[in-house]
Amino acid sequence: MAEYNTSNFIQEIINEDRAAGRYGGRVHTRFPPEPNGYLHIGHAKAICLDFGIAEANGGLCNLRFDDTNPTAEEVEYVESIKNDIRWLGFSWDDRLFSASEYFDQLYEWAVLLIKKGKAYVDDLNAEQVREYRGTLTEPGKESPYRNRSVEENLDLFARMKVGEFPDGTRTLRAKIDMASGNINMRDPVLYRIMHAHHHSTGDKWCIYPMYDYAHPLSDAIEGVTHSLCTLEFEDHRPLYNWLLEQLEIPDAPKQIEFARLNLTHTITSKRNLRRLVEEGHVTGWDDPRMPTLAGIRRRGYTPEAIRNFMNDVGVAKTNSVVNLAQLEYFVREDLNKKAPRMMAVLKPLKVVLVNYPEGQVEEFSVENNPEDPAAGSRKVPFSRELYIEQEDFMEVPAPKYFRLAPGREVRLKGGYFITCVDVVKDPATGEVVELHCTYDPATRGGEAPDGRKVKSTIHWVSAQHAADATVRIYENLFLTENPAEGGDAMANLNPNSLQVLTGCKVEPGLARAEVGARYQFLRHGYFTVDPDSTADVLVFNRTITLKDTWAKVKGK
RNA sequence: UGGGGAUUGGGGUAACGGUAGCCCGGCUGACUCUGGAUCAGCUAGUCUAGGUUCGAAUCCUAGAUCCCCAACCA
Repeated sequence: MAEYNTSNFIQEIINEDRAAGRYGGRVHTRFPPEPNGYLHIGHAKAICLDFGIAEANGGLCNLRFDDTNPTAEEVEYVESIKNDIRWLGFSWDDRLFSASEYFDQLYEWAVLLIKKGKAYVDDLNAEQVREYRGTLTEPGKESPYRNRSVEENLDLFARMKVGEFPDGTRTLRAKIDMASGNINMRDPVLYRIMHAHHHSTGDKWCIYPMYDYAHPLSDAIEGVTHSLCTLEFEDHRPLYNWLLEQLEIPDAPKQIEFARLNLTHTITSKRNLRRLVEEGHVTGWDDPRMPTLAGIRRRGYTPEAIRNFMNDVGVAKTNSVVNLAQLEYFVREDLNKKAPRMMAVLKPLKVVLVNYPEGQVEEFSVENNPEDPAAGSRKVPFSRELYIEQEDFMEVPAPKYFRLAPGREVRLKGGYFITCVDVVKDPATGEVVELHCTYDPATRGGEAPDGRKVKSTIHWVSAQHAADATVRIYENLFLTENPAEGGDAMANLNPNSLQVLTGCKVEPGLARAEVGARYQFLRHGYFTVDPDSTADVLVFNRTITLKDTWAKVKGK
């Protein structure tokens, strides 16, 4: 895997910090997901950045669950997140943390802020707080509770903690500036009352810190030096810094913002992804049509491909939308190197070699990957009755169609030259149901001693040896050029995003394929063994690309 | 009384006062025991207007356009 691409503005900041001797030369980052959903391709950018930049600088990266809102968070999500990060190939070693571990410390610091006159308990309700906050162009006004005494604030805050007040009746607010042009500085809420069960602290707390309060302080506790987040938090940086200043944190961490990843044809808002799951448009968060890491993993994407892609896309502060084709390029690049070639007939047409001895079986040696000699070769059984692809035969060949047709000779991959001598049709429907062909014993292995050439090579499987398979072809869930985020995203759902082919015939060697193994089925593309496979029938997921999708849209 | 960011070919990203480069895409060819593979080539760009300078994507001035912010979400 390529080294992390460090030609970006974040690395420059780190270089400056080191040159100035800040943080004692340390680089410490963190990936801070909220466990309220599955990780998607957009998160992969942050993960690659957080872990990658730490690694590239000899530093460390923590995994920290930002679990300050118990109503949204679940254990299922923390497990999936850990799993996905590991799958991408990153390790937090023993540095697995949660903001909830710091609740005691955070509370102590809040008390300290109150004592310093920098925070107060406000009795305004949510609606009133909003009214008092002002608007984008008008200043806010101060809460009537803003100038309570330190003693009263201390007393009220302690009683909030103990559970004396119902949800929503009071908050702890920072005392900053209700007239600030930056709305985040208009006395932001630090703590709210929530009588809710937390997946990790249980019922110990009924007040929970807000992100804006917990995040900078969690960074500080962990000794984070560079706290990377997305652009929409730029406005929060003054607050981030304000808190660290008030609490006189030495070597305060530094928040740095970058542009999140947007991909064409791809929904990356958790809200919409959740809708897809909850409304039953997909089978779950790991449905291969989903842009979740669990989904694309099942679809056959590799972690290396994703990391290479992230490296190539780079990181900047410009809002951008990357073409899905660019991701797919890296998937193909990686799979071409790694996926063994196998023969699989998706829509079988039986072929009988009329001059091949009945009952005879021989084996051909076929290379596993022409791009990787180290992948070796395998033995493929051959016999009198075979299956070929229906589309590899045309009774009346079109111009520039070089595959099998009556009277025409082609090569069976790795095997013999065969010539079609007869076409058997279903008398009722006229449909071609079987071909009779002759083979040339002299062409064993695929070369003719007399040097004659053949225009085309096709794949095949021996009928008596083939394994049965089902193939699922997944397309993108969205077909529009740039599906809009929000409600109308659902209007762009592609109802034909899953096609199921049964009765496929695959090489017998595939019967022992492991779940998750990836193959290239020659002309058909890339396939991954799905967990739904049984002993009798293999299930493959196809990694389909935009070219297939657009070809289909155009009716080709 | 608004505040914070951004702007380089079709898309993404480098160059930080000194030859505008790389990747994806698209187009042309070549080749192959199946290519959507591989190889070679081509394509096309500094938001605008002024200014500083021998020299500007880069510095200055003034505009334009786009994104984010008014949850007791993160």
